[in-house]
Amino acid sequence: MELNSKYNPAELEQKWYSHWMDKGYFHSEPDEREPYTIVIPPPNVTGVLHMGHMLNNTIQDVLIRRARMQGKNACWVPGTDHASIATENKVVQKLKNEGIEKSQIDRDTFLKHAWEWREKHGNIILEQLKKLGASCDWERTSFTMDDHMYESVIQVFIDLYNKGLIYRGVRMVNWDPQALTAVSDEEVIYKEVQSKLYYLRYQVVGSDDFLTIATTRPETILGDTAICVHPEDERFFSFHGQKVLVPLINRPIPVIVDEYVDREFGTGALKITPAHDINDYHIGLKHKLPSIDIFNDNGTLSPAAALLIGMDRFEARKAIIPMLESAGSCVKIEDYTNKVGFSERTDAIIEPKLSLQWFLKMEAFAAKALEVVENGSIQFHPPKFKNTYKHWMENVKDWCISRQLWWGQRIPVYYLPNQEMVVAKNLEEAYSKANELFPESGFTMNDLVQDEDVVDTWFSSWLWPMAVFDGIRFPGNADIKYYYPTNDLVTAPDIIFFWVARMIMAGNEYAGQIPFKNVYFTGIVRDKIGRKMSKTLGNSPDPLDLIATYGADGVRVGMLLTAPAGNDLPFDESLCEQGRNFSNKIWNALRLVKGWEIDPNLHQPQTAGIATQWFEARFNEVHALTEDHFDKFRLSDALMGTYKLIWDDFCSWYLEMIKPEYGKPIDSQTYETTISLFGKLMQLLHPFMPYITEEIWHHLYPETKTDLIVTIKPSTASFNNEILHQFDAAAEAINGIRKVRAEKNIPFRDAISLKVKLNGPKAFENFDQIICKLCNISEIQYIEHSLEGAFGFIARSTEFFIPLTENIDLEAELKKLQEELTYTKGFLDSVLKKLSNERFVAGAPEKVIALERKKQADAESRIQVLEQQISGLQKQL
RNA sequence: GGGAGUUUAGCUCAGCUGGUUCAGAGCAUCUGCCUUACAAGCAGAGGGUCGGGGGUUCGAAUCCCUCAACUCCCA
Repeated sequence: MELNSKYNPAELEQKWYSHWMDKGYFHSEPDEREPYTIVIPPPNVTGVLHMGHMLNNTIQDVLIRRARMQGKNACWVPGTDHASIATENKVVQKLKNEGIEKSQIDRDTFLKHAWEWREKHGNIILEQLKKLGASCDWERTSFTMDDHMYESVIQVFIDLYNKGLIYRGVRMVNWDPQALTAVSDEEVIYKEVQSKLYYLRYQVVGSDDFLTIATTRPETILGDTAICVHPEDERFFSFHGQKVLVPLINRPIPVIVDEYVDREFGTGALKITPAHDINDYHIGLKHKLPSIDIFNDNGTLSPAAALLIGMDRFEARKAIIPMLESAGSCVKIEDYTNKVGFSERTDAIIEPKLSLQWFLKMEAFAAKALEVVENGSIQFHPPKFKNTYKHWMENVKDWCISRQLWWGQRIPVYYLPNQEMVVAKNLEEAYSKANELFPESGFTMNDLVQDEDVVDTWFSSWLWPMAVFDGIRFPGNADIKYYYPTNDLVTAPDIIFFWVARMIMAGNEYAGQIPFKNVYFTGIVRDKIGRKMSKTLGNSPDPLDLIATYGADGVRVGMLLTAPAGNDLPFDESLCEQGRNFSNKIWNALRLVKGWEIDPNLHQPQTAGIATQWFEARFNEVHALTEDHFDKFRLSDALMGTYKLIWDDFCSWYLEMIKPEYGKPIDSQTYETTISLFGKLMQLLHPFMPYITEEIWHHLYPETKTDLIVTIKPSTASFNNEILHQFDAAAEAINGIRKVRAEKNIPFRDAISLKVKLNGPKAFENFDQIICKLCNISEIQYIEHSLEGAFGFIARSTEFFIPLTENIDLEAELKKLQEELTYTKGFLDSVLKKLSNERFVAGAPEKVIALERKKQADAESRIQVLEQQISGLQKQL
């Protein structure tokens, strides 16, 4: 069999993914095994795969593949969310390009276009996930606008409404007067603009005094309902409790006091226009002020303004100044720079506007959702996010669930001609309900008008872990009973409240249970200079290009290696390169092993016997550590442990120990053991690097019909600690010898001899032959007296000598030894100082004191050896 | 303005409830090697007053106070 010296991932990845799919390994049905469930954080249908998805889904795939290999029934449910705002934008944009304005078509026509768009683009991202190797149960793919989802959402809305938890209220929205719609906070872009600050004076009622305020929007005085000053501002004490007149229209409004006012800004007096400023709105609520909305939806002044009716808001600003000036109300005008919100879509200046919205009461939900996190039923990884969560939940605000859009689940509220409303899942039910409530009214179906708005996208995704198993419509069905609560959720910390908390709330309410046991918060993927990767900045590499260059395995390793939970990940392509290099390393280890000829008549050499004993112990040691890392969700540490086990321990040490001489065959016992160890390593590595491990598995076991992905990985086992210590001592000797070789430029092919003075028990027991093999030592001799005229080093208290014909720089050797002696003496001093401190001996635990005594003994014997060598060298000088 | 978090080697991070020769890992850097698995490699080496200051303690990267810088979330 010819194996290329470079690992080539592209074809193999395609081959294995198709194979796994054909075999149906990703699909799960309830059975008698323990379930292990993850639901994907549904990516936005408008999106394409970005680095954040790569990280997030790599982690989920690692978890799910590991669970599968632990013999659990692993189920990873994929899907997408309908992202009402983003998708509606896309569709509006697409229609515009085709010359169609949204305002010219009706709701149903628009939705038809939206569905078409979704059919065409909505699954791109899921297809991309397959390239990454994601082992999702594709037969269970869900979409938040699927019929069962839609019905679940409506059912939940109605239920919460009937429980009195949903109400209608007024809220300030970001109104785009050009698009005639509200836009979300995320769609408002704040820009600095050059504007003016107008100082206007208001006459005090029944007095010749004036109160002067500063504003950037003089036209809004027509909607003023108060003037506010700081309660401790002495300048305004005399105005407390007075009324002032709004200029031009002479409406009397009160002077109120509130600590909100910034005394340094403007004149220290603030005009309050509750209908047109979010802060004013809250002050208005607090002081029970009326709101006067002076604008029409298109940004022109409404009759409520009393003046300039029908004029555009910016024309009105120009027009009102001369009026104020001639009335003597304008004191001065200053240049001023401030931040103004613009609509991302139309670039129109956003007008804060009061509107009627639907809200969900959060207080009771939040209390329960906080409890399950506080009492540890749900664990956050890393736990620091508990603080953030707690803060949120203790300061929760009611959830505004309505959106002025068409793409989404339409609010199931029907308005009646008599100003009443009914809530029902469809028009027919609403109609019969209306007639039940108002039997004499004689309404027809046409009299009922459904609310125009849809619910927030989060109002469907908060049901996700239940709804993907249809647990809202059919509680207690076989799937929901088996898979719910799910095990682990992997998501980003910025949606801890929007999504994580709300799923916990919904779970409590509709399943009576938490939705998941662990939440793993990933970091945010950033570029090298710390910016968040985003499409607009164009600083994100295309993940598919990365996969093409480094292989999916390489990219997965790259993502994971430096991404501890909750930490930002400054992405660097060299990380993927490291992953690719690792693939190649493993590949070449396979080439080595598969290149050996096996001779069944050979006996196992002593070196190989020791090597396998050692590696088995080492394997179990690292395996236990790795499992511990997994339990703590420290995936990067688990990967690094496995990486070093393979690269350092297996390739650099073990294979070098057992490697037969070039061209010579290997004994079958060592070969079989090596294949088996290699296979176990592939099992441990599979969750991280699924493709190459599967490929290698089949090279190791060419006859097997079992695929690695569905094997049960080895369980942790106890291990021989003694041999690990022996290896450490041997490795110290080997490193020392290699160092001498490197320093003296002795090529490896030149054999050298080694003499050892033990000065105590031999720590590296049966490793003599291994030392010889790895350092090309012709023979090891044990000696009683230090050897003169040889290079040497001391490991622990054992002395090693390498006799060489080359002249030795005695001065240099002496200097080295003396430096070491000084260091060791200093160290001994610090230990003795501790031990002679009565309070230390009295206060420190037994174990710590014992350790200090051991340090003392070790240092003393080492000092003795050093002193002997030094005096020996001095004699030679 | 309110809240949370971070600061340890050139970079990215470990370091659990103070106590192993505790100052670590990976990458990067430097030196020497194309040694027939692998130059996507092998073998070595250097590098940090643990953000500053103060305190508690026999003992502090670890606990407390304070200052500074940065990041995120909310308003």
